[in-house]
Amino acid sequence: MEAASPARQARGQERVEQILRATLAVIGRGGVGAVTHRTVAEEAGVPLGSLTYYFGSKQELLREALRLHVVEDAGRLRALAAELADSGADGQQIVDGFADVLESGHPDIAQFELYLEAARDPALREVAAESLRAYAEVAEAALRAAGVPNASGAASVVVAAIDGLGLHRSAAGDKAVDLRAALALLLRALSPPSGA
Amino acid sequence: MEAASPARQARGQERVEQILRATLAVIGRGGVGAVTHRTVAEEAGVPLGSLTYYFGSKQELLREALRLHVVEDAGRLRALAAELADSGADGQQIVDGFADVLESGHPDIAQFELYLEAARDPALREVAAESLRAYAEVAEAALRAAGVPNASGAASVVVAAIDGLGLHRSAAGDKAVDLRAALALLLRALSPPSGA
DNA sequence: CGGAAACTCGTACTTGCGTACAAGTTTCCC
DNA sequence: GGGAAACTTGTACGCAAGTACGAGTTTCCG
Repeated sequence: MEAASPARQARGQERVEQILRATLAVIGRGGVGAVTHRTVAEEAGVPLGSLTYYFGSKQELLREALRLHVVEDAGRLRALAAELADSGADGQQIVDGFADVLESGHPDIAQFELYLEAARDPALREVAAESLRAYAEVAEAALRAAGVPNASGAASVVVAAIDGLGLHRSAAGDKAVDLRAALALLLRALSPPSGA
Repeated sequence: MEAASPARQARGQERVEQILRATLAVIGRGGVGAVTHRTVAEEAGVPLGSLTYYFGSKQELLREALRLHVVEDAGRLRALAAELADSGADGQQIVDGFADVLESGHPDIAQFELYLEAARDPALREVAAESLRAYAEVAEAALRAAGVPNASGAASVVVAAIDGLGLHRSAAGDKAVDLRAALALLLRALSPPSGA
C-alpha cells in the first residue's frame, strides 16, 4: 500500500533518511516552497533520480519529511517531559527552560510549515495532531511540576502561546517580541490557585 | 521608487484591487505556493498580461496583497478595539467575542502565510509588525475593559495564544482544539490581580 | 555461482511558470 | 480634435519544474 516502492535494503534506508533530512534542511531555510527535487538532491548530495526512485511523488516526499520531523521532535520532547516530571523545577526555571527552547529557534520554521501544510493536506492532519500531543505532554509535565492547578487544561494554552510567540518572533523580528517577559507573565498568571 | 509603474488612473486602481483580492483568495485556498500569475488572473477574471502590467514581479504582487490584507484587517480591528473600550464588556463576553472571531475563521490562513513569508522577506517585516500592533491594541482594549491588571503586557500573550490556537486548529482539525475552553481558562487566569 | 531483486544515475520529455512585448484601444487634457 | 499617457490583451520565449526510464551496477540468497 506504500505505493510501488520496492522492499528496502539497509543501504536504501540510509539514503532515504539522508534525503528526508535534506528536505527538512531546505524547508528550514526557504520553506515548503523551496522544496524541489533538484534542491533536495543537491542538499543531500544524491543524484536527481534517487528522489523519484524512493518517493513516488513530491507530495509523498514532503509528507515523509514532515513525519520524520515530528517523530524525532516528539521523542525528544517526551524525554524532556519525563525529566521535568521528576526534578521538581520551580516557575522561574520553567520559564527559562521554555524561553531557551524558543530562543534556540526550536519551534522551527519547519514546524509552522507543517501546520500550514496540514491545513491543506488531510494526510498530514494526524501527524500534526501527534506533534501537538507531544508538546502538550511536555507543557503539562512542566506545569504540574510547578504546581499549576489545572495543568492539563492550561497546557494547551501554554503550547498555543509558545507557538504564537515563536511565530510572531519569526515574522516581526527578534526585538519586536519579548519572549521571556510574555512567558513569565503567563506562568505567573497560571500559578496561583484561582480556577477550580 | 515604486518600480516603473505608470501613474494610475481611477480605472486602474479598481483593477489593481481586484487582482490583489483575487491573490488573497488564492492564498486563502492554497497558500502562497498556489499563487501564480495564471491562477490569480483566472480568479480575478482578468487576462494574464494585466498582472505584469500592474506588478513588476510576482514578489511585488505578493507583498502588495499581504499589505492590503493587513491594512484592512487592522482597520477593522481598531474599530472593534474602540467599541470594546467604550462598552464595558465583562470577561465572558470577551471570551465569546474572541472565540467568535476565531471560529468565523478569522485568523485567516493568509495571516499565517504572511508570518511565514515575512520570516523570509524583510520587506514584509514591517507589514507583519503593523499587523501584530493592531491585534495587540484590540486585545489590550478588551483586557482593560475586563479589568485585567497588566493589560498592556498581557495583550501580547493573549494575541500569541489566539494565533497559536488558530494555527493548531487549522492544522489538526476543528475538534482537536477547544478554543472556547482554552480562552476562558486564559482570561480567568489573567483576571485576578496577581502580578504587579 | 547465477539470477532476481534492489539500487544507481544520467538524460530526456512535458508542462507550467514568470516575464516580455508589440499592437491595439481608451482616457484625459490642452 | 489631436496627441500623449494610461490601459488592454494575446502570444511567445526561455527556463525550471516533476517525472519517466533505460542501461548499468551491486547485493542478496538458494
